[in-house]
Amino acid sequence: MSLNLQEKILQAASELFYSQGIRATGVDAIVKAANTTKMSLYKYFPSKDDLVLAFLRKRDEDFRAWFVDQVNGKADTPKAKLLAIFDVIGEWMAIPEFRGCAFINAAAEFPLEGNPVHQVSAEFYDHFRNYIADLAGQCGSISPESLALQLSLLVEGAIVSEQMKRHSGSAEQAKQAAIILIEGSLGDIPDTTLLTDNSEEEQ
Amino acid sequence: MSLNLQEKILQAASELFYSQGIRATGVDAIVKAANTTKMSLYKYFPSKDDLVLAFLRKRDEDFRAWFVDQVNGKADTPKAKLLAIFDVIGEWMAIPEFRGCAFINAAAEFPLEGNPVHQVSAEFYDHFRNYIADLAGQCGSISPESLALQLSLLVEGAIVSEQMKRHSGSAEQAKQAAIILIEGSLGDIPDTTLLTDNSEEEQ
DNA sequence: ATTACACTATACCGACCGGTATAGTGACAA
DNA sequence: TTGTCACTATACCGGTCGGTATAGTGTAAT
Repeated sequence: MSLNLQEKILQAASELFYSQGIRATGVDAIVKAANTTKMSLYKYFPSKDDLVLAFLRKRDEDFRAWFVDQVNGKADTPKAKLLAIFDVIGEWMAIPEFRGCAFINAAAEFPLEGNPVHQVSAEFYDHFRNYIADLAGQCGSISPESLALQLSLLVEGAIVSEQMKRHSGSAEQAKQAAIILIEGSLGDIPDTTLLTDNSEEEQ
Repeated sequence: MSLNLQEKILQAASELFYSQGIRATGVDAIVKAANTTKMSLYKYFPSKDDLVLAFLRKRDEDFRAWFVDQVNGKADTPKAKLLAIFDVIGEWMAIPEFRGCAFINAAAEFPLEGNPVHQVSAEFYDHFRNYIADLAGQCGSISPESLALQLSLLVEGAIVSEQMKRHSGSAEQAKQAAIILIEGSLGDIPDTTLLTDNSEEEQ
């Protein structure tokens, strides 16, 4: 709660950027929401572009920390965590404030290739995939990187699908697909048997 | 080549909307690109919003027609067509004009839930999934709708992934995942190894 | 008391936004 | 000749955009 002014501005901007869109959010609106003035905003963020990048970089850290926390709260084994990813995504989608993925949205709002926004967004998903690949490696995937990329495609697909049409069950379908891909990548029998087959792995 | 004025305006707007983004494209820029005047534009499209929706609706028809054509040119059997989908997506992503999916981008640019843009975008993917479900049904999928939704998630995921980071092989990975999901959904043996309990294989 | 500094207050800038008003042009039909 | 109609030309509207200039306030250290 002890936010200094810079953090307060960034937080106000972040909420507006995510809920209304970046281009749709004017600097004046941010200033008003943060209860400060333009001069202070431009002291800490020399341009709106800087503020946008700061927003994305903080979102990168915050969202991933939150996400890993959620997954850890739902599952103990690496394999169960891989599946829990889709439960967390599903619950996230269900909250009314859900407006899709901030990074995908940002990349869509600034379509020109090579925009710094794309780079930060790509980095987020690199981190995200690394996290999945770690889990995949821990439970003995044949190709952790392949599995991680495939699962991340399902996640991203589910997010944008849900964004265009709410409550269409994309997270559940993504999970079903993930189950098959995971089992296949572990060299197990797919389908029907489901999880906890190989409780040989510890932790 | 025999474009009337209305079509010419819509085409100019479409190219700008897709390449630069919708919000980033001013009415004046469209007018200039179409070599006409504001008065004519506003005669055919009472507001920019109308023009945006016209753009998306036409894109819906055009893109799907083009896409089905491409797939048919690559494969003959329904099963081969399911896989060819990912080849077409992969080639589309490789062209320099690629800026992601117009519908996903539009939904991201107008984040408020219930925006007409979302509805048109959702309809596009409904059509897209129906097309996949048809193919899935034709080659004997256990659950064509499930498979279609799963494959569409892979496609959407690959598109947004490629948008944020070009040439990262997302289409190829999506195809690898699709192979497993398709084989699984047809009741076949998924990969190089492994048996399957329900030997209900047909076709 | 003086200085330094973080912050506020407010007015302003040129540029652009979506959209409109008014007038005019050229072709074609009655 | 007259009217209609698609289209052009241009000036204009209020509002908002990102960003800046100038002046002032409160506080805490020196």
